[in-house]
Amino acid sequence: MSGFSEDMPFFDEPNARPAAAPSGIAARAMAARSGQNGAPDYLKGLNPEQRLAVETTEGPVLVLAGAGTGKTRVLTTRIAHILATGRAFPSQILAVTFTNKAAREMKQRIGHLIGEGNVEGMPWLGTFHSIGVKLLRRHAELAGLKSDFTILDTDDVVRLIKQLIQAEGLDDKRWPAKTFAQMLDNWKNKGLGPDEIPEGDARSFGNGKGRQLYKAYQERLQTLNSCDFGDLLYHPIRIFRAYPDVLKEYHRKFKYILVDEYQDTNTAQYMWLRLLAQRPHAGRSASSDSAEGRKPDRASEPLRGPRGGPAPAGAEQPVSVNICCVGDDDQSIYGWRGAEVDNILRFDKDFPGATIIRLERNYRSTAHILGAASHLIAHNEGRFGKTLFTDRDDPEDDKVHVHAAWDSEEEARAIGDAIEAYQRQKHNLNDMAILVRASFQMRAFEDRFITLGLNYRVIGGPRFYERLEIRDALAFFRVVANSGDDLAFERIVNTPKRGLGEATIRQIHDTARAMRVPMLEAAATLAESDELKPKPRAALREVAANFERWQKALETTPHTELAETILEESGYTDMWKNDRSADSPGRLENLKELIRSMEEYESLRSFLEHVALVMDAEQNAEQDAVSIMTLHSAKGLEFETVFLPGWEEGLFPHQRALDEGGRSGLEEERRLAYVGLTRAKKNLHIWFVSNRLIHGLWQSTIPSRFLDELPETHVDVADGGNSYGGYGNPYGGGAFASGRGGGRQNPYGASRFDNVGAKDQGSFSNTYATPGWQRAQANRTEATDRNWGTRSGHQVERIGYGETDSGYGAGRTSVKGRTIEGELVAKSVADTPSAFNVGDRVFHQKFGNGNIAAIDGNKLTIDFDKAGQKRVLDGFVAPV
DNA sequence: CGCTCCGCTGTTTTT
DNA sequence: CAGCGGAGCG
Repeated sequence: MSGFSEDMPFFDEPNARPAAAPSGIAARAMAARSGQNGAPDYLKGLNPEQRLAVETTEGPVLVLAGAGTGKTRVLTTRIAHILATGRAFPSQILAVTFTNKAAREMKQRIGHLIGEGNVEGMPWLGTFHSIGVKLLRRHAELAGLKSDFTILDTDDVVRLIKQLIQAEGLDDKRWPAKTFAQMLDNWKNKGLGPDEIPEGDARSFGNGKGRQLYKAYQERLQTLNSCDFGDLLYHPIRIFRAYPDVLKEYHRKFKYILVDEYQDTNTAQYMWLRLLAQRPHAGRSASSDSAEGRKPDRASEPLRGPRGGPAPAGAEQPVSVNICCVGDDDQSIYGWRGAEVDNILRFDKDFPGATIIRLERNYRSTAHILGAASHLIAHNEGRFGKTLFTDRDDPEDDKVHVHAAWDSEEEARAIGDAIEAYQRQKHNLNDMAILVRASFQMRAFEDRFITLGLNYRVIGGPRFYERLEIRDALAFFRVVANSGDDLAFERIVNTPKRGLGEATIRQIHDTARAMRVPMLEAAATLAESDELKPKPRAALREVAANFERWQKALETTPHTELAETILEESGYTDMWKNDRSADSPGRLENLKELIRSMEEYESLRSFLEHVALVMDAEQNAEQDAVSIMTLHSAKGLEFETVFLPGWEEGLFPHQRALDEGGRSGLEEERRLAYVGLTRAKKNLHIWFVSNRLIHGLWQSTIPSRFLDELPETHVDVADGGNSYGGYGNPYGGGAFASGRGGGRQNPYGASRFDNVGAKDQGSFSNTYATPGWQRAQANRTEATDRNWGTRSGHQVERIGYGETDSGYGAGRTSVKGRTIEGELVAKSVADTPSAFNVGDRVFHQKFGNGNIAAIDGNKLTIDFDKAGQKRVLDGFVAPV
């Protein structure tokens, strides 16, 4: 496949030193050096720490780069510096990132520094995975593959595993393929082969057949000439270990290694890096080849080879460990998918004598924002500890605002208003973002913004290449490009429907296995035999003929044209044209877009490789729009104005993180909060609500503990307009929630924004000052810590946010019928779980009075006098 | 073989 | 409440 073709010849360059540097770069370097005091232009404007990070080219270097301290700049300048000073050729630099976006940005920025042309010669700048593919294509045969192997996506993997589970005679619903796929992924993330996985893991799946399944899976991949994402790292690691000569070639090759976002590396990536960064002969010691132990093992295993000393006798060319890792332990938010913060914390032990450089001067945010973020993150243990600072000292700068809202609808409304207020002050929507913890929160904002006619953009929604129609289309292309791609073939034999059901497919499958040929070929054979009934036979014959024709056309027809033909002739386009569902026009549009995007690639094959590795399609960032995205996808971005809604216990920190991750789970949530805070340059607004609709039920919530961890000096607690006063009063004049929010007049004047923080209509202007809130804080330590985090609730199916049976109520009427609006009332609900009967008259804080219409466990359906019928948990209503 | 209905399960996401 | 997957029926 391609990706290969554009490769440069491999060991082409001499192991030469600067003098032999290509003239282009040398010339550039000369020019660059022309500044006064001898410093090249590209070094200008760097602060001393940044400059040190750039110029310390030799030996291991860890750059601890706090948020907004110019991390990418350091990385790119460092590469430019290495190139410009002739320390290495572009092809001798290995630069790894996690995302394609980061790789793209790096390429671009290096290009700006040293000229576009020079970057093209950097074939080893890319994601871990793309570099992994490259290595694997070169040495495929050492992993039992051919160099044109296919990369399977998760969808394929799950289907394949399902087949294997069934083949083992296991019940595939008792042992879901998806679960096993995740286990596999975890193992591979740790660099564990079938024989190295923990016994317990192996036993826990499929009646103890975990290991067996793993083996079967790898074998199957091999016969399919395929590999999964994990293999892209895992195979190279194996190859490096088993073939020291191969590894040695790369040692010779890569003079400088750079790693971005080091805090996100998982164990496999760590091993991969270490193998490459270690000195030549140290690659395969007995210990590193055996079943890989846990962290302590590796951590204590010293790097081999004399540091700075003479090369060991016999070693040809000593390769120094010029590895530079850049990262921020405080921004490690991917622990749940295998990232090991430990990797970064352990750096100086892994690479003795490492230079550690801290970048703490922040160029992004105001002092208030920085102060808030630093104070919050200081609550974490086990960090390197950095203190971000800024010279910025503008009394005009706003403090960080904390707002309260009655419920998520009001939260969306208020944020919408705030955005419009900023807009009136000539702020661009592009400079504003709403960062949520969980994607279900986005909906409220979308709804609101649609009614307002406010442009918004959701980042990180369903990916282009993951859509059904795109995957189908790609499956056709894959079979054409590689007739051995059985998984793709299976996906589309019967698409559009041509009466080829499970039975026929099984038969094709069996024939293929028996004949040891791809399914397509087996299908062709079957179609000519009389083993099938006429109908499937005809269908199959057509399919086979189609593919044969398309495969021939592959050599002669331009690939975009061919792609179109395939979709037409297969009937796929017609299938959607005849589909009358609402989304079919969109799907057709997507198919067109797919074809359009193919134009940039030389061939069908190179396009397919791109798709396998780069699952994202460019977003059109043209028009002015507010961004809505998760905190996770916001990492690395910055905005003038940031809104952080949903700071409530259970949502943020997320209950599940707490349940499953314990203390470290909480710390990761806190880092996530830190990431959120540090995205803001000037304006930062945090929100929490008292009531949230979760899984269709209204639940009370209490403010996030993270709010307590913000320093008062940098925070301004505003009422969100009127959350706890004014119109929010459910008893007032019946102005309370009518559900859809319609009919309520906008409580904010045109200058609503001016009112933030101002005294309000005599209610709770400062939520923190509320006696109830303070009491809640006091209680929380016991109540929360004891009750949150366990799922032992008896009556309660789901402990959502807020209280259930855990004896903790927020913002609700007290049991005695006394109401303290907006107050958090500790209570004990442990008594009588559902002491209600149909027909009972009850009171609910949000909806007022009503009658119980139905009872389902602890869920009540209530006909409210004013709010209509709602479903609520019994804990939230009191008898009248 | 394909369609419909029921029931279950609800973070975060890259490659 | 909503989206998905499995079971079961025509």
